[in-house]
Amino acid sequence: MKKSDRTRQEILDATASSLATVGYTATTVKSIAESIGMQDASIYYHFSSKDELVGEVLDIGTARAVTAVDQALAELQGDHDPREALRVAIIAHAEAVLGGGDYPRANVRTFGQLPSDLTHRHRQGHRNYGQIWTRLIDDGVESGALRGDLNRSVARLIIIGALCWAIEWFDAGEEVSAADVGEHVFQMVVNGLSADQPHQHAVSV
Amino acid sequence: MKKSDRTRQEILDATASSLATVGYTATTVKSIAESIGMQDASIYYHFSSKDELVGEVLDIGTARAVTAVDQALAELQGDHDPREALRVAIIAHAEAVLGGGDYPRANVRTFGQLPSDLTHRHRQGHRNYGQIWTRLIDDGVESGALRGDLNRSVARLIIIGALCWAIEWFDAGEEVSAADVGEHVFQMVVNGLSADQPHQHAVSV
DNA sequence: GATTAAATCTAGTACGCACTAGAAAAGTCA
DNA sequence: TGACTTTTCTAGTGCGTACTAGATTTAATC
Repeated sequence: MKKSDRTRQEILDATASSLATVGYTATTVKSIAESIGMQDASIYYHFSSKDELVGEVLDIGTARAVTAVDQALAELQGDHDPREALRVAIIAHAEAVLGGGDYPRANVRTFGQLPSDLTHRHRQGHRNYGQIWTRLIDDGVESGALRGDLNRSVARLIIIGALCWAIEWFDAGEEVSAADVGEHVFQMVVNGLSADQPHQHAVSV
Repeated sequence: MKKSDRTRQEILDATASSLATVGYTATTVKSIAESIGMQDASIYYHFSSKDELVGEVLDIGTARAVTAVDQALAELQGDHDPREALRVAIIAHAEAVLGGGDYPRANVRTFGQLPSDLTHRHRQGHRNYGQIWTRLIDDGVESGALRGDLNRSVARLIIIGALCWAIEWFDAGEEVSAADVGEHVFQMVVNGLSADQPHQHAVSV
């Protein structure tokens, strides 16, 4: 009983790592098995198919991203500044996807290269995640902290997009941290790149 | 002589279309051939391999994107406001990648799912494209129009990222146009989402 | 219209992929 | 230890892929 659970977890971890680094297509059942010193056929004792295995990894990934953002927002407690909430959420997302584990990274990395079955399976998960951001933006607009002349849905997708695409260029080894990326996205998207605007506090990176 | 060029073009177009809609892996030589009523083997009379064909499509894609942005900037003529230049470039990119033809779309869509040979082959092209944006941002900061406390490289990648990721959710059929997306990215990234900031003109979408 | 060159097709090869069946090994507990 | 279960391995299947060789058709030229 125990042995099985441990191996299962090992397989999930190896799959997440592979998905996060080389993507869906290059992640083969054989390569997963090799990375943990197994034969590819043995994987099928624990998972009935590659896509079931990948699906489970992606489920874990979205769950972890949601948890990271929710937790960061919960820690705000009394602070009800919608801009600060947005800032905290953006940085939490950046840290989860860029600096965090392989699971959320696998999610973003494989976005757009999954077979349609898997895409459909995760549509609801993405929708739930999107709602967190919808609420944050709605709160901001309705409280007057954020401008209301932009399409909120488009705004939400642009923020998430800027964060998600960062996975393509972010290098954990460089001097810019995941939180730095989040801070930059916040500064740009909320305060704007224009010089001499209110709400701006100098950022040193 | 003429016939060959026409078929060659037809193959390129079909490949661009396929890459833009279903990505690299799902774009098979057979499916390309079928879509133009040929046998897969006939493709090899015109191109020596799938990756050479794909590479050529991607080359055309970057070239068109560069041209689109350059041309839009050239039309500015006397106007030397760096913010306006950034706005024009962002909208041109959005229209090229979202509303434009299959070639630039193929480029963005397949980003991150290409075999490493092709990735390396296009590194220089991407670098050249990035330099357009580097210059735009440098001009803005040095003229004082844009704030200088942010990492310019990160800022550049965030702008491009927000635009590129839009391909994942943008739907040409909806009421939001490609130019609208560009306008939104500009408004957010340059003016900021915060209410009551200077430089902001109401946008109706 | 015959000759030659260009373009496409038919029929295959080799390989990597996800996946399966059944034997072998490793672990569990009396 | 011995009987039983759980887990892994060996050895394979079938399929889709990129790609090739050579015959066949189509187009251009005289």
